[in-house]
Amino acid sequence: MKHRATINDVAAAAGVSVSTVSKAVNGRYGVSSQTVDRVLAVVVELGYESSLIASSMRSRTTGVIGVLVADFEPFSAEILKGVGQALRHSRHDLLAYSGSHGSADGWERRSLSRLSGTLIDGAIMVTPTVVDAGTEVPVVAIDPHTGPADLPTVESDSFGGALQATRHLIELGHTRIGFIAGRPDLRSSIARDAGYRRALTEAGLAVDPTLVGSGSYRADAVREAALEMLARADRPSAIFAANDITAIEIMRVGAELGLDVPGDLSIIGFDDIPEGSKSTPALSTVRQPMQMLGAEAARLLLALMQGETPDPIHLTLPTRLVPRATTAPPRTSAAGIR
Amino acid sequence: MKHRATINDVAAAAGVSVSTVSKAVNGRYGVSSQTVDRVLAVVVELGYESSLIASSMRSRTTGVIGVLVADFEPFSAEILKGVGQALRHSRHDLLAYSGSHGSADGWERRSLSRLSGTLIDGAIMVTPTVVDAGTEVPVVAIDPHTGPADLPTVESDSFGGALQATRHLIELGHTRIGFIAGRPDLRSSIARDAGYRRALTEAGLAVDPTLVGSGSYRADAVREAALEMLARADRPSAIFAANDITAIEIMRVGAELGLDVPGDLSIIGFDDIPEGSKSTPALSTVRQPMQMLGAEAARLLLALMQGETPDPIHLTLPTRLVPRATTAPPRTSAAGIR
DNA sequence: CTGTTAGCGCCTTCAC
DNA sequence: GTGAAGGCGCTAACAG
Repeated sequence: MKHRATINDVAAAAGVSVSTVSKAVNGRYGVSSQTVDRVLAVVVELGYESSLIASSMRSRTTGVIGVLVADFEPFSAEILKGVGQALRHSRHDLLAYSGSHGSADGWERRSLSRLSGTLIDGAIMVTPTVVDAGTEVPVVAIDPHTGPADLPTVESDSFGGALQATRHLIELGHTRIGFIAGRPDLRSSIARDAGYRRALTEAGLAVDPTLVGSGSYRADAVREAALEMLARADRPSAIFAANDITAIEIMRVGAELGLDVPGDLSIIGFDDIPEGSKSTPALSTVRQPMQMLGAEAARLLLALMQGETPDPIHLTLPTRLVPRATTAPPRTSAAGIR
Repeated sequence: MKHRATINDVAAAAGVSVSTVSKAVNGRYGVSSQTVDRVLAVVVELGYESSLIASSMRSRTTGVIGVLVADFEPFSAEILKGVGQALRHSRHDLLAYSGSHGSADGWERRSLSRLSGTLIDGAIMVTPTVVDAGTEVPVVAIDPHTGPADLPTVESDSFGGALQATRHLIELGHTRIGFIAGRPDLRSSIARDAGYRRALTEAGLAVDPTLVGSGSYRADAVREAALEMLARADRPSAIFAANDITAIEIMRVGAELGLDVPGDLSIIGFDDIPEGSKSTPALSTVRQPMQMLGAEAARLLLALMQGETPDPIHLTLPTRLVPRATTAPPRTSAAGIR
């Protein structure tokens, strides 16, 4: 493990001062071209690269955009692809950071604090909950929390998507339709809940509170809620899950209970993550344009960073029903309605 | 944009010196518990978080693991998921960095130099080409370049996979089988080329050099090679592409040329990225366990960082044929052979 | 044109 | 138990 060359090493080897090296490397004026040449030759020879950290401490601008996530799971990975695509030709480096491991929640503020003001010039936060606007750098939130929408946001039409999903089940003939909710602090989760209820209501179906479980997008909570719901004699014949991860976990629980999907139980998710289309049977879902969420967030952020104030500061992208193999008419068609 | 609280703000507000704050925050000995309490109260009140950057400059260890990629495309995104999974319970933060935008190539060394020794305690590099071992932090390479295998690597069985892919085409009855190669500097690309040739040879088919194009995993190069190959009168009836991105681009070219896939042209890729199974028709491919590559790399790196010297320092993971809808027997079965 | 002098925010001796 | 001083690698004023 050899020590990497610092600006001091270069300066010493080239026989100049560190500030001269700094100027030469960064193409500042006020250095003779022959000095520049000599310095750059040494730079190549020593394999010197300026430390991102050290320079960011002084210069207040780094050309790096940060994407802050709780975790690298399928949803945030798709977002990341979209951001990467949008930034590919923008001479900005991209830094994705996941620092959830500290405290249970509040990762957003923590990560942002630790990186902002120094390392990154702007940030995109994925499913953040507690973020007070008024940080040092511009921030755009994707699929944000409930509460005052102080900062620019990009999300998809969760209400409309939930409506489509639930209507799809109703049209198949289901009347006992369960819902396993997501993180109650996310605006999108609440909208999906609302869409579910609206669809039932408009079809003249009552909302049975015992058919609504809370999953919080966490496997253990989902499992518990699903078990409770499916072990009952009057179990639902279909479940709408607040996202695909949740849906896949429910499929697992259903299998353990010996239920046939979609024969005994229809399941529909939300997101359309890659993992869903590869499950067996392939998961029916509502597609939200995740990569586009990322790309739009990047565009917004770029504008913000250039001091512009983009006009629509809250973007909502459309969702689309993607029926696959986990939804079907209920087997014992006591359906009746419609 | 309010300025975030620094250690100085905390010190001033608590009426102590910065060094006391540092000790209190980091749980060092030599501070009275009541002072600690007071300091921590101020920390909470001000929402102070130590700057990752500043502390990393002094402390030489940050608890952050870096994943260095050229770009956030499907392959590296899958890797990232795997790394994230492996690190989920390891109290390490994860930082993914893409800094390709500077110079054409050599991003690996540049990114590593800029981050290592300060920001990250260890690095996983995805498809790196030029990396001299002997950096400041432990490094593991995924799908590495050709040349001396100085550093620990994780890759999948490209030769075997290519063999399976090409045999699959041969078994379907194809005899004119093209190949569009990947980045010639990657060991995996060369192995796929070799597997292709071996499969042809063992089936008694000659390798026609005009049926081998170079794509370098770049859309424009792939397009050019595919156009040239497919515009000919004696065009191949099947093409094996060195990865799925390449295969998808070939599908596009085929469509433009009015070729029916798989009727006029069978195509098989390599990787099994999510995008492949969603194409129309669904892409036949060879699956490599991308998430597992990431997870294994993380495990290796963790061991390295703890000073251990893991025994198998080069891992090769198995691949598996996934025939889907883009491969079929040739229409005008002039096949004959076998 | 080039070198010197200050820090950026933090952590670590080393005195008090 | 606490504070002052020094320095990590770099850049941005200033001098020379």
